[in-house]
Amino acid sequence: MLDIRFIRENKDRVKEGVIKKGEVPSKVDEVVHADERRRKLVQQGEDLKSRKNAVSAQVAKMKANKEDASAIIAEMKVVAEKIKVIDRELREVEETLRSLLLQIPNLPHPSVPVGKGPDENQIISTWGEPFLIDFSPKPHWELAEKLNIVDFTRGTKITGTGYPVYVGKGAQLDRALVNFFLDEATANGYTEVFPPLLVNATSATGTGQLPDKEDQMYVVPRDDFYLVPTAEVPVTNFYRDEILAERQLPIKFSACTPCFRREAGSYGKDVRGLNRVHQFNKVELVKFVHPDNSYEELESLCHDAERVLQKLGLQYHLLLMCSGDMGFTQAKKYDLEVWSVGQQKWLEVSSVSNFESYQARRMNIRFRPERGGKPEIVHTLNGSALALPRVIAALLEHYQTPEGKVIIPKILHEYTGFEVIG
RNA sequence: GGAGAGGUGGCCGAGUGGUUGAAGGCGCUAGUCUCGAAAACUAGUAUGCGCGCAAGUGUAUCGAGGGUUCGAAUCCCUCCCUCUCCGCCA
Repeated sequence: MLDIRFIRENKDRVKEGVIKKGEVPSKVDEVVHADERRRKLVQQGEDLKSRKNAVSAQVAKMKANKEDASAIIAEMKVVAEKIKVIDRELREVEETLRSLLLQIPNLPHPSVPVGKGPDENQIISTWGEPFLIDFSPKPHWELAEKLNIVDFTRGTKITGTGYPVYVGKGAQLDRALVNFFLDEATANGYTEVFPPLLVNATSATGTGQLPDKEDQMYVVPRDDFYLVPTAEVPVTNFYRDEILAERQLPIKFSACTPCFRREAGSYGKDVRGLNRVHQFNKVELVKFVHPDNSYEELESLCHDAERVLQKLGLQYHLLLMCSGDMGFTQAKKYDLEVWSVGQQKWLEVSSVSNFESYQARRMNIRFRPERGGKPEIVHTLNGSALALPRVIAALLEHYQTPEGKVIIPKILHEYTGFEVIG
């Protein structure tokens, strides 16, 4: 969420940003109004409390001197009642204010193109050699089925649609890629963590999944937990309610977890094969950084994600998301899309974002400036490096042979232990 | 899951209704001393919110939320968490 003082002092700028995000600006006025009411109540309540405290001290003194204090005690009874009423009202206003603040999106960074939808995203760069073999490449689901490395049918039997079973070299390939990605992250200075796969509501709210994307998460109602839709949630919450030392920054974490997504509302061609599944492995990179250089950290995070695609030799392009297509909590976001030669389309395999202080303020993650002074909110960033199923899809398609085999790229040999599938 | 104990500042730990935001110790920071360091001594050392240009000031916070009271770290209720023993278990 945004800083209430910032909103108070930059109402028009905030509204402008909200509009760019494609959200309704009227909430901003509601926030400002609720904030005014809150401050008035705080003032009233504290004036009364101040008096109460002074008189209570007086009562203590009088009792110590064995004087009669019943008169002022009676008077304070009324004051105490007033305080209770004001506090109750204040609590209501604060609740309203918080819920309104949660409904104000993060503002887009000035470098973000203004736009409404995917068509207005900018292609920043394209990398890689096109597929140059003289036969028509098959989509990954045909290859996978024929090679017997992903069993979609049995996955549906075991759980439901969108839960493929990786089998044999398919399972080994997934594991090899995970290890490769994690090793790359470690080499780039990230500390590997393995977090819980279920989180509580506070954590889910901290990163912005709640209340915004509740429908996308699997819920465990009996224990009031949520299955993680991405490692971002547990990993970013690692430092919730903590004050870090400035010299600790930047802190860089990597984590591989299964990601559970209900994908409510998805249908049709998009969900074919490994394009969109309910459970998948993903290596996520998370950074806690100094506000002064979060945009440099965003670029380097993006390069960290790109590098693994390059090492795999897969064709991809880098998109800068426009204001209307980047999501509620981000200030700036890049997507990496890999080319699926069997489907002749781009598949999103990574999304790299700077949240500035938006998540960190919700989570109350701060650092103590070396020079002294008040703790400041850190900036948080994250990016996938990478999401497995679509990488596997693109890889199978890109490295297929006319006979329907798949040649494993060299860099993975030490991880897979085999060089060809089929 | 059953029985019991307990949750106080960065850490340890005192405190069972009245100048207790909180003794004492450790740690940390600065100063004195020293060629330098250690030791010793001195001082400082939480966070949020409101008001204020600021200095500052008011208020809140002793796991969380309610309640009793003129007044709560201290009493009552609910919840959460930790520890010990038993049970179950990868």
